Amino acid sequence: MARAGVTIARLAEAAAELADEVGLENVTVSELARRFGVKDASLYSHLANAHELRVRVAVLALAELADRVAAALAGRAGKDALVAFANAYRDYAKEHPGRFTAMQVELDPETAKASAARRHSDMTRAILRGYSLVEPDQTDAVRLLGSTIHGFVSLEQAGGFRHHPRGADESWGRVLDTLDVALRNWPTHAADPT
Amino acid sequence: MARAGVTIARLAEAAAELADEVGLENVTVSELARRFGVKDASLYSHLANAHELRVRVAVLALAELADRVAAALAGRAGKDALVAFANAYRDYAKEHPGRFTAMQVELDPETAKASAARRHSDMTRAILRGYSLVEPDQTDAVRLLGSTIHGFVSLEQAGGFRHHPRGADESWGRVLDTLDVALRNWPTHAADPT
DNA sequence: TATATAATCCTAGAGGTCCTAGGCAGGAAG
DNA sequence: CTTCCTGCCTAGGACCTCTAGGATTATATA
Repeated sequence: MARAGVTIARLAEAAAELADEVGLENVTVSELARRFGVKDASLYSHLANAHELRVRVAVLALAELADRVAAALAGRAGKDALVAFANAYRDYAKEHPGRFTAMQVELDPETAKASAARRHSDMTRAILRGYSLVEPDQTDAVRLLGSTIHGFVSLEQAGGFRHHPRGADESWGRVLDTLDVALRNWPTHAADPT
Repeated sequence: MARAGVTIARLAEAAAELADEVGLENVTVSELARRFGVKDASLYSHLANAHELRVRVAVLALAELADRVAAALAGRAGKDALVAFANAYRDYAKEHPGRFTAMQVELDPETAKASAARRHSDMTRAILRGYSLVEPDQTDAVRLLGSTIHGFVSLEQAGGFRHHPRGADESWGRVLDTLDVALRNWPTHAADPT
């Protein structure tokens, strides 16, 4: 009997595709085994448990997205870079909804460190080079960007913007404009005009 | 045999508590039946399926949070209202992590309409009365606020801000300052300064 | 080449969850 | 008192997770 050639990498890839098709919560070890033409128990020599599957998808997605963002950012600066960054993020979520939801699973410290999470924050910081911000404002700005972009895409994917005439695309453009303005006029000292 | 007194409302409440204790993904019909001293099959006269449980928790959480936000907003305006609103949201997520994740499940249109989702967007709009914005800018601003606040809280809960010296509270304050400034200087026409 | 080692896959099975079908009993309405 | 409805039951099928131990295949070493 020829071997099926199951690898942890191919397993993660297949799990990611399955997640995009049927949603992350329906990604199951059994179904994956079925797709590899193998018994479910066989996969436990590659995996510790079903949860690891989700973690692998998360790590995979983080790395894929980091690559895309890096490509989108190449040769751009300022608002141009900001928009390219944000669109890379949003487009990825639209193409790969399962992978995107996987990215939100909590990673244990070691896995997080080994993941592309650091690349993400580094690239976000790189965008801020177009705006003059020093620590700790830079970190705060990184968090603002991450929060707003992630939040918008999350809410959009959850259907939060669907039942309203105003299109999500228009709002998205406006949100990015606003972020750009906010970064250029960063409140250096506490905002306290009457 | 005395009846257990299971109600859909008590069921939703218990599910919400369970979600906060063990995470939404571990909320199970069987465990809930156990807590009510009843067989799991008995609950299916109250529920259509396990998914309905999560939907019920989401609706419950939406309503609870709307009440809190309404209370927080009473008698406040401008930045004061903005901060109260945002803190109500963040505090709720900290107290009730399971309920908070439940709020992100996709609701079908009818359920969504019957939920407190509308109250949420109305209250967000109310905040904007302190800033002078007209449609469609108002909708865009509502979405900006929702996205940033939701995104920040999501990332914080997922542990995104944990392994960095800068405290999340400080960043949170700065993010709210920035939102306030952004709303006051809303880019009415496309931002295009060289 | 022969053999040891390790990796891949198997069967068997325990235990958990979801959900359907059909039955019984206790309270309410006639 | 009878009838009906409702809340709960038992029984059971289908699926999933994961463990234990055995068999087979590939690889490294003598």
